[in-house]
Amino acid sequence: MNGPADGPLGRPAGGAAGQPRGRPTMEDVAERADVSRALVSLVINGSPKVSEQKRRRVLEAARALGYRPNLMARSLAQQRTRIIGVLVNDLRNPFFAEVVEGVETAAESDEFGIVVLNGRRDRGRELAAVETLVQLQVEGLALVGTQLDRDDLAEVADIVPTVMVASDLVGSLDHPGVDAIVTDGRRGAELVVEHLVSLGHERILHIDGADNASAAERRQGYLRGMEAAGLGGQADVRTGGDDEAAAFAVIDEILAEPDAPTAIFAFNDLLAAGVLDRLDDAGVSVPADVSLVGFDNTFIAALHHLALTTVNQPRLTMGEMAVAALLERLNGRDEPVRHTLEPELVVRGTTGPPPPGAAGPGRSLAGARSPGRARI
Amino acid sequence: MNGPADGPLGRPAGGAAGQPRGRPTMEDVAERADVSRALVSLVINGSPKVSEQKRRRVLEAARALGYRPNLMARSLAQQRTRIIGVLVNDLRNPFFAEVVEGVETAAESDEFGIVVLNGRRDRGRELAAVETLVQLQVEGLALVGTQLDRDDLAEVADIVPTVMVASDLVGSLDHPGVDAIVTDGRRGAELVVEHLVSLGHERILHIDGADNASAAERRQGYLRGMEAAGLGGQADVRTGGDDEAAAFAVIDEILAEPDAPTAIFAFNDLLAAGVLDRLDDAGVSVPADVSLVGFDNTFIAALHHLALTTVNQPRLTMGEMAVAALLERLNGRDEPVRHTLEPELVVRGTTGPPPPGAAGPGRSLAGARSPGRARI
DNA sequence: GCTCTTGATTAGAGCGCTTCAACACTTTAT
DNA sequence: ATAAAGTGTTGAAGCGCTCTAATCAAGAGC
Repeated sequence: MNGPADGPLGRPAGGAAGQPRGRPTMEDVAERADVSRALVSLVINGSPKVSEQKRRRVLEAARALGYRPNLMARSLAQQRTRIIGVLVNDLRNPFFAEVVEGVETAAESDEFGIVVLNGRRDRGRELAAVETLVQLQVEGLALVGTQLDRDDLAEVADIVPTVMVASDLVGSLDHPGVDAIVTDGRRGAELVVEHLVSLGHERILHIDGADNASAAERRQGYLRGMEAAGLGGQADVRTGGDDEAAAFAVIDEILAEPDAPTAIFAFNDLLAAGVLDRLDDAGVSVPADVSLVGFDNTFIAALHHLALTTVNQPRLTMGEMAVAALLERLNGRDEPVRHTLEPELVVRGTTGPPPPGAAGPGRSLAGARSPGRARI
Repeated sequence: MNGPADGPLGRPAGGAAGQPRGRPTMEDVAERADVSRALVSLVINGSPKVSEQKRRRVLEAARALGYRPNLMARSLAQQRTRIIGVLVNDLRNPFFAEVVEGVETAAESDEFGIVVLNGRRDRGRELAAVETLVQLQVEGLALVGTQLDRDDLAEVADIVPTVMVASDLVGSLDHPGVDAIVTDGRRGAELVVEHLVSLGHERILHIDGADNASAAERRQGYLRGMEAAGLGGQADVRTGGDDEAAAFAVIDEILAEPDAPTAIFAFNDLLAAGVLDRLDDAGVSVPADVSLVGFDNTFIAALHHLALTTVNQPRLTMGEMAVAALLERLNGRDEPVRHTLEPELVVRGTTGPPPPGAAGPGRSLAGARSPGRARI
C-alpha cells in the first residue's frame, strides 16, 4: 500500500521557509562555518586538536542551524552504537521496572544508551523484540525475566553478548556466551518454608509461576524445603501465574477443598496480592486463618495495608550487575559469569502461627472464617 | 582515555572461525547467491518484481549466513526510521507503564517500532532523553507525563511531531506542532470533591503533585469544586509529590495540627498509598476517621486491602490515541489536536461519611483514633 | 637555506543499505 | 520484420557520518 499517494517524504521541520531539505547536516554546518566536514566532526566529538578559533566558529554555526548529529549515520560509520538493548518480560510488574532502572543507571554512567522493549508476557513478542534489538545493532542484550528458551538464547548469544537477569533456566544454561544475574530462588523459597515451619505450619501450599522464567527454581526450593522439614509428603504445588488474575481460579479451587492449607507461598508479590484479594472476598482472614508469603519485595508488599511477608531481591543491583557483565564482555572477557545473589526474607504482617485446631485434616478454608474482617 | 590499549573493535560474533569480519552484510548474501546487492535488497523488502527462482536463492543464502539487515544502514538510506520515541516520566508508576503499553500496542499494529526512555522523575534527564530520541531520528515523539516546559516543547516540536500524553500545561500549550491526549484532570478533581461533599465532608484537604505535569489541573479542579460547594473558604492545598514517600512529611504535618480534615484528596494513587501507610502508622482509621481519594485508578487502588476510591483514566486508550495523533501528523495534518477524555469516579472503600462530631473545629487527627485498627 | 617536527586541517574512502536510471531480454502490437 | 511495452536485474550514486592518510603552515634545528 505504498502507492503514489504517499508523496515525497521530505517531512519538513516546521522551520523557516527557504531550504528544501530536512534537518541540517554536518555538511551544512561545515559550509556555514567555512571549514571542512571533517573538522566539524572533530569539534562535535570534542577532539583536543582543534584551534579554539575554529571550534567556536563551528559551534556557533551548529547552534545557528539547530544542528543535531544523526545517530544512525554516526553509528554506521563508527561501527558501534553504544546502545544496550533491554528486553523486559513485563513492564507492568514493578519488580521488572526496577531492575530496568538499575540497568539504566549503570548504562548511563558508562555512557551507554539503552533501548527498552516490552515482551508483555508473550514469548512470540519477545522473540520479535530480540530480533529488532539485534538489527538495531545493540552492543549488548539484557534479558530481564525472559521466557526465551535455551535454543533462542544460543542463537542470539552467537550474535551479541547477552546477559539474563532474574530468570533461571535451572542451570541448563550451557551457552558460553550468556551471562546471568540471578537471585537464588531456590534458597529464597527455602527461606520461606523455613519461616513458615518455624511458625508451626505444616500444610504449606505453593502456587507457582506456571511457565514463568523463575518458577521452576522457586518450586524446587519449596519442595526441597518441605523435604528438609520432613513435610515432603504434604508438599502441594498448584499452577498459578505471574499476576493477580492468575490467583483467582486457584484460590477458588482451594476454597472448595477439604484439608485446607494453613499457609500459602505465592510465586510473586503480584500473585500474592491476587490471593489476598480473593481470600478477602471469601471472608478468609490473613494471617489468622491462613498465612501468605510473596516474592520479590516490590513496593506493593511494603504497603502497610498489605504488609506482605516476602523475599527481597536486590533489583537495582541486579540491573547494574547486568550492565557490568556486558561491559566486561565488550572488553574481551570470554568465559561466562553467573552471579547469584542472596535472597532475604522480609517478614511482615501476612504470616503468623497457624490457627488453633488446624493440625488435623478436614478443615476447609471456606469454613474457617475467623470473625472480624478488617476495614469496612 | 581511548588510548592504544583499546584494540580494534571488530568484536567477532562468536561464530565459526574463518571470516575476519563481523556480521554478514547484504554484500555477502549477494555474493553467495550470485546476484547483485540490489536484488538482495528487493528480496529482503518483499518486492513483487523478483523471480521466484532468485528469491529462493537469496533467501537461502541469507539464512545460511545468518544475515540480519542493519537497521541503522537501512534507516539512513531510506531516510526514515519507522520509530516512535516515547519519553516516560516514571516507569515505576504503573499508570505510566500502562499508557506505554497502549502506545506499544498501537505502534505495533501500524508497523512502527518504539523506543522507550525513562525520565525517572528528573527534568534534566528528560531533556537529555528527548535529545537522544531526536538524534535517533524518531519520526514521532510521545511524551508521557513529561515535566518539560513550554519552551522545551516548542523547540522539540519544531523538529519532530510531538504529542503529550497525560500532562496538562494548563492550556498554555500554544505550539501548533504539539498534540495532546489528556484526561480532564479538572473535571476529575471536581468529581472527587462532589463525591466527598455528598458524603457530608466539608474539611477536604488536597495534597497536590507539586510540580508534576498534571498537578496544576487537579489542583484547579479541586479549588473550583470547593468553590462550587460553597466551601471555598475551607480549601486547603498542601504540597505533595507523585510517590509514596512524598506523603510522609505532609501527613506528619497534618497530624500535628488542630482542625484536621475529614477527607484527603491525594494527587495520585501512589501518593494516596503513602498517605494510607502513614495514617496507619499513626493509628488513624480510613475511612472511619478520615476519607481518602486517589487518582489514576492503577491496579494498586483496586487491591482489596487498599480499596482506594479514585478517578479512572483510560490509560490504554490514551496511549493508542497518542500514536494515532502522530500518524496523522505524518500523513500531513497540520493543525494541532487536543483530545480530552472523560475521567470517571471509582468509589471503593476509602471514602465514607465524616466521623460524627467532626463538624466543629479543634479536632486533631492525632487525637481522633477511632478504636480497632484493621488486620492483625 | 634547507630539512625535520609538530600541529591544524582536509580530501576521500567507506560503513550497509536503498533506489533510480539504465540495461538486457522477452513479449506484444503493428 | 520493427517498434513499443513490459520483466527482471544491475551499476552506481547517495544517505550522514567517521577516520586514515595526505596536505599545509609554521617554527626549530643545523
